[in-house]
Amino acid sequence: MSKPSIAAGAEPRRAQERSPAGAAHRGEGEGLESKPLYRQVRETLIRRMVDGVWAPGEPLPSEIQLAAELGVSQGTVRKALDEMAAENIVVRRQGRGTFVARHDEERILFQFFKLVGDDGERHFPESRVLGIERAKGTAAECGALALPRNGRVLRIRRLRTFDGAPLIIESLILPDQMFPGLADAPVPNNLYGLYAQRYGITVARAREQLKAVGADSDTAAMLNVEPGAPVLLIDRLAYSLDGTPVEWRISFCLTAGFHYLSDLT
Amino acid sequence: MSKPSIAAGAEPRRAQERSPAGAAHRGEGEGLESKPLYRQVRETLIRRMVDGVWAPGEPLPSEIQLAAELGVSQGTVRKALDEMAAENIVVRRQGRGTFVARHDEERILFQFFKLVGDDGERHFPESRVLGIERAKGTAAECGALALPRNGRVLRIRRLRTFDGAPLIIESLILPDQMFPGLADAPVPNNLYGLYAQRYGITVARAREQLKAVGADSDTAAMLNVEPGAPVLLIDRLAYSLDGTPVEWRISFCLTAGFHYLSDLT
DNA sequence: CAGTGGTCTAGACCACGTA
DNA sequence: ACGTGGTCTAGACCACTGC
Repeated sequence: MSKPSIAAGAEPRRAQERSPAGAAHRGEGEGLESKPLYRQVRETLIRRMVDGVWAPGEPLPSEIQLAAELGVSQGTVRKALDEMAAENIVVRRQGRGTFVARHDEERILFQFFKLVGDDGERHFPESRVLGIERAKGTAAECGALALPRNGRVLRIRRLRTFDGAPLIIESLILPDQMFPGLADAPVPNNLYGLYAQRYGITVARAREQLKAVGADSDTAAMLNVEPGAPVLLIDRLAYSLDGTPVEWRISFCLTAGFHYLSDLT
Repeated sequence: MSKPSIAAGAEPRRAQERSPAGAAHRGEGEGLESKPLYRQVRETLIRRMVDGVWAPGEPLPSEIQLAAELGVSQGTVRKALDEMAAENIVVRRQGRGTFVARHDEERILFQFFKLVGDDGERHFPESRVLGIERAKGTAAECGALALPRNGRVLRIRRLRTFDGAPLIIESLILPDQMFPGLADAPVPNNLYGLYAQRYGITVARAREQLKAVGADSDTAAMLNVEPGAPVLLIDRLAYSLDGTPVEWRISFCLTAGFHYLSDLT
């Protein structure tokens, strides 16, 4: 017998009778490759989400069903799902079930949009697309998005306003082949929802780097401030469920009446 | 019998024989006041840390011992400790034990100091205190620190440099009575370590609000830039283990060669 | 070797949501 | 009434640490 594992290739292991003593099947050699069972379960479930087996918003099978299918105990499935809930890739609701997290406006607002009104209110700004182009990526762009040299990218530039006042001017760079046809249809305000619904790509986490810079003349004109006025530069790289970089976003934000909220926990 | 609970007043409940069926002691009425057992355990342990029963860096009793002392199962203690480990209140090390988290430089660097070099290196700047004063707090100060009107505060102003170059100029406001004698001794670079060691106050989390602003003439002079130069304003409120606001800190940071790193997970 | 946390299982009952 | 996740218990074995 080998270390505990879910049968290779994401195939579930049949339950078949197990030795009565809980973990009696464990402990043999198997020199390498042995993550905890609950992590293997987690990765199996994530792989299925990436493969589109369950779409965002849909319920997963119940813990009992998953446990039976994967040949592990309910407790192990539970630990995997609890961890996934902590990562916001799944939502658990007592009495109802476990659901693939959706990129609805509320989630964006709390997980990915950190600009908050000074009164504490969370607002979602309106967006107006200024331009879209497809081109060969620069070295920096291809590097950030893990594309081969000269890989094609999609660039989107848009102005985001709140109550009609300019708030953010931002540039997005995407891997062109990952989002075929995106440039041909209207671009919605909630882009991560579009990535998920139309392309099956789920943004799971992002890394943001912030600087205070002076607005250049272009930026200043778009934001309706004087050149050199202080603006908050946010450089975001967003990653999908499987860790692939999906979007590079550079935003220049006005922070009069708004601030970037960061919880250190 | 009432709902599951640890005997009132943080006193442990003796183990005494329990009905064999695991949860058979649960289920009676008890109209209100019923958090899950593992949260009660968590709060009992936190209260003890606040009371100084275990100092930072010291080991807690083993899960088995805590379970016996509190009259709950090892699994319940484990769930409480796992949650506390996720909150960085406690550090668990296999084979060694569970320890109260310390505010050593490494923890500060990763949990509370988000300014990172553009090369990705995390640096801890040097500090030079410019002034300390005790005074009646302004309305804003007392409000932020949850002090009564006109409560006394301690103000510290310091310049933080990296490799000799000015990086941050910051003002700290503390409740005076919470830190007696702090103004009479040299102020170390790692303040949270001092709060913990000398005053038994553990900073557990903080909330930061960021803006890009133009440096006023004072700030500009201290940071060696021209007035109006863009600087990153960080407004931090730090809370202790029991949720009390402990420190209000306003920092003006240069972000040339450095950036504020925020992980959206 | 003994003691600690880490993983895994099995089974009970509770609380919630839906029908 | 039923099925879901949430809590709690009990007990097994594993992996690591330090004596």
